Amino acid sequence: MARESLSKIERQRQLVQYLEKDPFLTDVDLSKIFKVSIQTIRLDRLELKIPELRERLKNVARSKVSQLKSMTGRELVGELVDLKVGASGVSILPVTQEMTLRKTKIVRGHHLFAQANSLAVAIIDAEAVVTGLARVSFKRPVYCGEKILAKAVIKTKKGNKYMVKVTSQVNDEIVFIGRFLVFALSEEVVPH
Amino acid sequence: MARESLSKIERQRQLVQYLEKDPFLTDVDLSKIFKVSIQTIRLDRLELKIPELRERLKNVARSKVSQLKSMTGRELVGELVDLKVGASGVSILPVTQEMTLRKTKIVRGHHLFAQANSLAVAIIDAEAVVTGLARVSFKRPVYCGEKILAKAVIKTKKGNKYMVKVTSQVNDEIVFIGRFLVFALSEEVVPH
DNA sequence: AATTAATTAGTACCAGGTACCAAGAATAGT
DNA sequence: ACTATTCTTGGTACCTGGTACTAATTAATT
Repeated sequence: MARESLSKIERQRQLVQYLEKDPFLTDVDLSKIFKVSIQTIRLDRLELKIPELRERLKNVARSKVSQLKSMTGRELVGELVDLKVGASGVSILPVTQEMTLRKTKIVRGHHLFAQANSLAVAIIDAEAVVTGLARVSFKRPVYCGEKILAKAVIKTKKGNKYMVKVTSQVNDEIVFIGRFLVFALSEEVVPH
Repeated sequence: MARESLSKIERQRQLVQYLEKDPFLTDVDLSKIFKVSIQTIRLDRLELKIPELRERLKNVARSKVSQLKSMTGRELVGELVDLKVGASGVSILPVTQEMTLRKTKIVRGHHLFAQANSLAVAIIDAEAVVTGLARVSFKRPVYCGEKILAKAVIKTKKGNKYMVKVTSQVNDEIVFIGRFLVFALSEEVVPH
């Protein structure tokens, strides 16, 4: 809380950080944090083009909903661009900052896995599908701003078991290869 | 938009539905939709215990933020409960509804993967770590409400390569086993 | 017709702002 | 040291989207 009088630029720099990690802060909160008047905070926001609390909350509410879709969405991680049910599928996942490690800017592996896994599951022509085994290989790091194109193909089918191979690339460069053994569940595998 | 004068209960029933699919509606919006006065809408919300717009937005924003944290959080997926850097680690991930497939209530595989992978990376004593290869096996479905306990152990180390084995269980029952080959990155693998 | 329920109108008040103006304090330029 | 400029603060009027309350009006019931 305590803070010796900062320069304007330093205060504004910190203000951005504060709001990034907590967009719920009001101008009053901020004025207390930085020990300046409300007007100063408002001038800062004006200069930095940071919208007011309510606008921020609207944005958070809206954007997080869409981000959620990309990660934990009910259906697919990424956007489906092609699908031949029972055969193959293609999805695209644009890399946002939230997916990367702060230090290295490298996409965390589980995002690639999630895109591939959900695509592998999506191309199976069955009501419910789960993954049993997977062997995945991360060929090169993927960075913020890149778009990951994942292609999935069913390689073999034995009963309710499918082998799906997923290849993900960025600009024709392979970044990820995964082989997923997935199972189509029989009707009644009901939760306990 | 147009709507013949509804009974109170019917209006309130529909009001709930409207707000469920669009929490961004103001009382004014609603009063226009139902062609009643603002006061009526407010009485309705009062009776139905529906909070005002701003509260609703706060709730949406907060819940989405926390959901995001569980999946795309900067650090670990799950909560770290034990860590011996360079040796082993344990994390717990409570399963929420968002992680499950709607139909089957089974946790989507990439959440287990994410927990395990991020834990495998976390126990390595290095600034930046990436996953190169992984072999994972999903032993049994995990359901909403369960808590996944993941244990990671470094099995071997060769130069900057580590083999990490992660075992995840729910109530002493193994649900997931993964072997991760991870790399500690040399200082300067800077993004382009 | 009288009673009750539902609706509407109106007022005072609040948080968290925008937009603007003017005055004072701090800093830099010369 | 004095001035010019930038920064900061104070104050006002106004806005949205409400709460909380009172009173009047309208509709439905018995």
